[in-house]
Amino acid sequence: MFSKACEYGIRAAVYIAQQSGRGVRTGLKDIAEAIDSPEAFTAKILQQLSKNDLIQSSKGPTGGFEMTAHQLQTVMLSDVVRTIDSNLIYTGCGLGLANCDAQNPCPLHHEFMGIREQLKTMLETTAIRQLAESLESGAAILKR
Amino acid sequence: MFSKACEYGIRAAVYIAQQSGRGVRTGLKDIAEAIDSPEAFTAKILQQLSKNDLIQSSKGPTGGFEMTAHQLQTVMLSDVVRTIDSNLIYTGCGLGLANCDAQNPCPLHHEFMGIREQLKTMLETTAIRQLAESLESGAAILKR
DNA sequence: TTGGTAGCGGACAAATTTGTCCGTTTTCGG
DNA sequence: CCGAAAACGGACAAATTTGTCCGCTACCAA
Ligand code: FES
Ligand code: FES
Repeated sequence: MFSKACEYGIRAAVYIAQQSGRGVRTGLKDIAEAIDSPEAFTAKILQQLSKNDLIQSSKGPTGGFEMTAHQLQTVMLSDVVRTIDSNLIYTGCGLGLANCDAQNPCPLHHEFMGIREQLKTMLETTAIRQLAESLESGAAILKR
Repeated sequence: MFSKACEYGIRAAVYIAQQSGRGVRTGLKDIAEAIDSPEAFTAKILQQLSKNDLIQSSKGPTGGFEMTAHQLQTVMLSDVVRTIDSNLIYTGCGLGLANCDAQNPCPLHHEFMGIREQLKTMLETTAIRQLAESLESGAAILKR
């Protein structure tokens, strides 16, 4: 469904959101450990999220990653996915044709559209913060 | 969503089904041209479909690929997807955790399950033949 | 001021997926 | 029977994704 990079990105964002909710700034090492991801690779992904203003980063001792109150309020799952995987998931043709065109559809177009639309809606209406809350409450986990 | 190999596999299967519906056996070159895919790569994929009895192949002059009446009746989209991509699409965790476990879910588990279930149902209830019919009637295309 | 800490950024390496080549085998038509 | 046609199968090559390394830069605290 998503690329490995995107999966790490979502997990990392959720963890950062959880920690930020507690007022805690967290570092790369912590994050990689918490979400069970390769540290250096995760760093690259966090850079992307940071450059797109989905998270905040600071250097130096006591540095690390966090989400501002504003980011916690506004950053949606779709923002993370779009930043890392591009939004091709819901714009491209499911059968790999050059582009998806309802006027000239592939045989699966209609069947796909419904599901894709739902996926899109889900991503666009789910805030990272919501996911972080289910972590905080113990209802969900980020590694096993 | 699907791998390139799987996309080619579906497109090829649909084309073969359409031709078989007309009683025509079609060869690799025709297929690759009809679905706009790399010929040698498509050959590999057709071998997989053939070995799993989703399509029929025959060698020699006048050889090629076709689907039997029985295959036209029974082969579902899910069979093609499972053969090429494995059925991990609807068994794995959307966030990349080692496995999907409702008792110990990732934060996206509930949101995912609904969509994934629908995708699964769609794949399992759509026959390749149905897709071929929409091709035959001109309602859909396989390349652009 | 200075030393250490932590993210940044670019180059590199491994793994996987995608795609190609070519000799072999099977089969058909003449 | 013979030659050509077509799929088969294994080895190879290119591209993309995933993952690592390391020097650089910014920052904080003592
Ligand atoms: S044309 Fe293939 S999904 Fe729309
Ligand atoms: S645990 Fe992640 S999708 Fe079920």
